[in-house]
Amino acid sequence: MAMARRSDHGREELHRMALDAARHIVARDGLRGLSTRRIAKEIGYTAGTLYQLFANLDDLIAQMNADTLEALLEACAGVDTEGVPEAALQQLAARCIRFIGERPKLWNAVFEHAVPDGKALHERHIAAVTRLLGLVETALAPLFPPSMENRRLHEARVLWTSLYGIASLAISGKLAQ
Amino acid sequence: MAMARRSDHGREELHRMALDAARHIVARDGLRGLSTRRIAKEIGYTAGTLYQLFANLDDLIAQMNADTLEALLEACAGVDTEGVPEAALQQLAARCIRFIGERPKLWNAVFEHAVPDGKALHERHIAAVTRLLGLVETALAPLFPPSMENRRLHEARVLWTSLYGIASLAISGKLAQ
DNA sequence: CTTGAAATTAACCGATGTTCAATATATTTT
DNA sequence: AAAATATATTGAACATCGGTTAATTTCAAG
Repeated sequence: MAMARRSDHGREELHRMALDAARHIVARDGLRGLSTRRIAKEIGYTAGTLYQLFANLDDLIAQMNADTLEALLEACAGVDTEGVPEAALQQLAARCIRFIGERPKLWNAVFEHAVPDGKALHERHIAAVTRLLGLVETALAPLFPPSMENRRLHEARVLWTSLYGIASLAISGKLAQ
Repeated sequence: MAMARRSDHGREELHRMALDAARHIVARDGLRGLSTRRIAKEIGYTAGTLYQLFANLDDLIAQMNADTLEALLEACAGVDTEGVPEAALQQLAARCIRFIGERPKLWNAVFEHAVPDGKALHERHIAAVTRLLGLVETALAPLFPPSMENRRLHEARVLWTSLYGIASLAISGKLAQ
C-alpha cells in the first residue's frame, strides 16, 4: 500500500478526521472497541501518525468526549430558558434524552473514560459542562427569590445529576424491547 | 506462589466471587477495565479457572448484566404497584433513577455489551426485563377495564419506553419538597 | 497405591499503546 | 534546477496485556 501523501490532508483536517473516526467506532462498538490502530486504519494512515496530533490515546478520547459535550450543548441551544421553568426544563430534558438516545455508547464514553492520574479534565470538557449547568440554573431562576441563590445553584446541580439517570432510563426502554 | 487448593471454595461460591469481583471492577473502571486476569487476581486465582465456571468472558459479562437487572428488580420490589397508578409509577421511576445513578458504569455495561453473533440474550436477562415490565403493567391495571387488556399491555410498553416522562415528574417532585 | 476426573496453572498467540530510526515528501535556498 | 533543509509518514520494535487452550498438578474414590 502506498504511503499517504504528506499533503493529502492538512494538520487540523487530519485532527478532525481522527476524531470523526473515533466517534464512529465508539458509537458502533463502545469504548472497548477503540484502538489507535483501528482509528488509523479508518482514515488511511498508521497508528504512529496519531501521535503527531494527540499526546496519546487518552488525550484523543478526552477530546472526543469534549466534542460530545459541545454537540449536546449545541443541541440544547434553541431552548428558551427564560420562560416558564417547567416548560424550559422539559424541553432541555427532551433534547438531552434525544441526543443521548441517538448515540448511547458515545455518551457512555463521556463517563466511562477515566481521567489519567494527575491530569485535569480537558478545558473544553469543563467549559461545556459549566455551560450546560448554566442552562439549568437559568431555567430555574424564576422559582427562587434572589435571596436563595445558593439553594438554586444546588438544585440545578441535583437536577443535572439526575438527568443522567433519566436519560439512561429512557434509553433502556428503547433498547430493551 | 502456592497453587490455590482445590477445596478452598466450592464451585458456586467461586462463581459468585467471580461475578462480585467483575461487578466491582466495572463499577470502578467501566467495561474497558474488565479482563479475565484482573477478575482472577481479585479472587486469588488465575484466569483459566474462570473457564470452568463460564463459557468465556462474554458469558461472564452477560451473567453480570443479568445480575444488575435482577438487582434493579430487587430495588423496585418494595413499591406498591396495586395502589394509585400515578404514585406507583412515580415511585418506580424514582427507584430506577436512584439505582442507575449509584452505579452508572455498571448500568452502562448492560447496554454496551454486544451480544455475540448468533447468541440469544441470557435467559435471566430476559426474565428480569419481563418482570420489570410486569411491574409497570400491574401499576397501570386500575386505569384499564379487563376488556382492554391488550391496550393495557401496549401502554405499559409505551410507558416503559418513555419512562423519562415519569422520571422527570419524579425529579420535579423532589425539587418541590 | 492406582486411577481418573476436576482444578489450576503455564504457555500460546495475537493485539495493544507507544517510541523511534528510516524513508518519503514538501519547502526553501542556492 | 539542484541541493539542502525541514517535515510527515511509515514500519518495525518493544513491552505489556488480551482471551483462550493445553498441559500439569491435586485430590478423592476404589
